[in-house]
Amino acid sequence: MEQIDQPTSTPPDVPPRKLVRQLDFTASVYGGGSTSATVPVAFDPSQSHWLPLHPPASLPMSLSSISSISVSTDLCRKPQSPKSRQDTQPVYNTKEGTPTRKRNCNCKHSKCLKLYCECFASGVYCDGCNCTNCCNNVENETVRHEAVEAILERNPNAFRPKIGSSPYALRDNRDESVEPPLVGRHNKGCHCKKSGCLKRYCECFQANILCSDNCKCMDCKNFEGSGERKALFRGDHGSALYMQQTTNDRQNEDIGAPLLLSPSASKKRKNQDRLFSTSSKDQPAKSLAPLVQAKRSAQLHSSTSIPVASSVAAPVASNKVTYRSLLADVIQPEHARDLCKVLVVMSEEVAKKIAERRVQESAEQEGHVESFQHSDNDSDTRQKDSATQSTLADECSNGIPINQPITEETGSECGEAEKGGRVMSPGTLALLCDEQDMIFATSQAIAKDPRSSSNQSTSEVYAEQERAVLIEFREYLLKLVTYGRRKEEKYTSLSSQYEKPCHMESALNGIATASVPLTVEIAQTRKVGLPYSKYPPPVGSQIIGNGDIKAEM
DNA sequence: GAGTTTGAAACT
DNA sequence: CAGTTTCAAACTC
Repeated sequence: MEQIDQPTSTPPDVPPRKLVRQLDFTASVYGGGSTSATVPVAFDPSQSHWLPLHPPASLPMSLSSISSISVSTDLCRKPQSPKSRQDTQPVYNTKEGTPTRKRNCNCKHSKCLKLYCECFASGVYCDGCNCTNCCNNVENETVRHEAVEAILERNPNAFRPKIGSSPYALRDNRDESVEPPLVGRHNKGCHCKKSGCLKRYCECFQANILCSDNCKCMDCKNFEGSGERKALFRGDHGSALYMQQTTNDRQNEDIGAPLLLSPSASKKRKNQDRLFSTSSKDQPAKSLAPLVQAKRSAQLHSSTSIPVASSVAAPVASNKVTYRSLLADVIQPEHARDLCKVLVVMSEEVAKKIAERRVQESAEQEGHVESFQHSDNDSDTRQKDSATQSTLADECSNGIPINQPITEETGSECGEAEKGGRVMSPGTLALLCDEQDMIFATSQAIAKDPRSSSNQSTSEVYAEQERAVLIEFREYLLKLVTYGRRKEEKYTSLSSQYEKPCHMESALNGIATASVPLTVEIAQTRKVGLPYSKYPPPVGSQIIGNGDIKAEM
């Protein structure tokens, strides 16, 4: 059989213009399917042997090298007999994710010199194949080179990996239980019509990746949340694919959006797919592509935490998979900062107002205050409590006794959240205990003020601050809801036949309404000169109410 | 293992 | 660029 010690027959007369042709066999055509390794290699003419390429990005190399390149490092570095090579090359799983031998082509008419041939396409010589009239070998290097040249002429990217590079996409597919699949993206996208992209006819499916918006497939079921796809891998619990899927399930459930469907919802989806499929038969595939994408987007757009979106940084395919939340572009880190500033300033103002009011009241009742302080035996104790509370508040970096009943005695702090009249959720506690801001310094200052040192006053200050902060935060959430709703409507208009993409409204509204009753008067904090304009467009609806606020957020 | 189906590649 | 043909893998029986 052909020995691939080196590309001995590389023609020296490579046209100069091709010298910078870049080629990258770092991933095989079928996701590493037909080769044993994905280590990128290049033939080094100076050393007359194959060298691994680091990083995997394409390196300029001559066409002659290209025509002889192989991704199979074992194969390239030293000659091997077909048998020995097969024995040492557990590669791509053909069906169940278990390692198998390299697939040998069975080409009959292409002479293994066209991309039909997997060996040729993935840059390896045929070795132990069942092909007939094979020219994909050292003996026919000249012919092979010409074929490569012709193909590159037609499509300079013909030999580039079809699956966008990523740490996982480039991996050796030998052990699927170790690294999660679903990472990567088909650079060209598939064009499947009948397979639902759930058979190995589909290159995306074969490469164990989800179809992306690059694809122009019809009736695609190879998307995250697809019931059919889930069913396909159900039962294969050892499959990393399955595990990844279930992980994504949980992630989606966490957001409260029904993106990954329950069995009933799956049926619904199925029907939609059928509907979609039906319509697709009536229309050219191309016209459906946006709808497919919208549908996919609708299914996927809240799965931003999934590495698919973030980790795919293909040097070849710079177009990343962008399964993003509808709010992905809306909420920026600076927005969170701005919101915090607004809340802090607002809270401060509330505290100041109350303090001023107290000063005024105190001035009016000076005599009463004095006699009150003398007559009240508990005043010292209460002041101690107040001081203690301040200290504790400092220690736990928050000082807001949100759980504290407004008119009851103090005594609750971070560590005693449940002792108060209301119990804060762990999330709220964490949130509060993680925050350090000046709201509380202000309120503590007020609390330490002799004229407002009574527990009741302190509680009132806190309560007022809490109320104002929650109202404002709720308002912000509602803005987000509205903004997301608009975006959602935009998507829905694109794919009017499909289910609402995000259900963000319910998700966020759930948060908002669970936290604060709908009837809350908007705090008068808009005047704060902070970059409020960065927030999403204002909510159309007015919120009026009694200001009853729960602590749980 | 033969026949069919499928979709990418090649061609027009 | 769209439609058609060729091709070989995937799949079915």
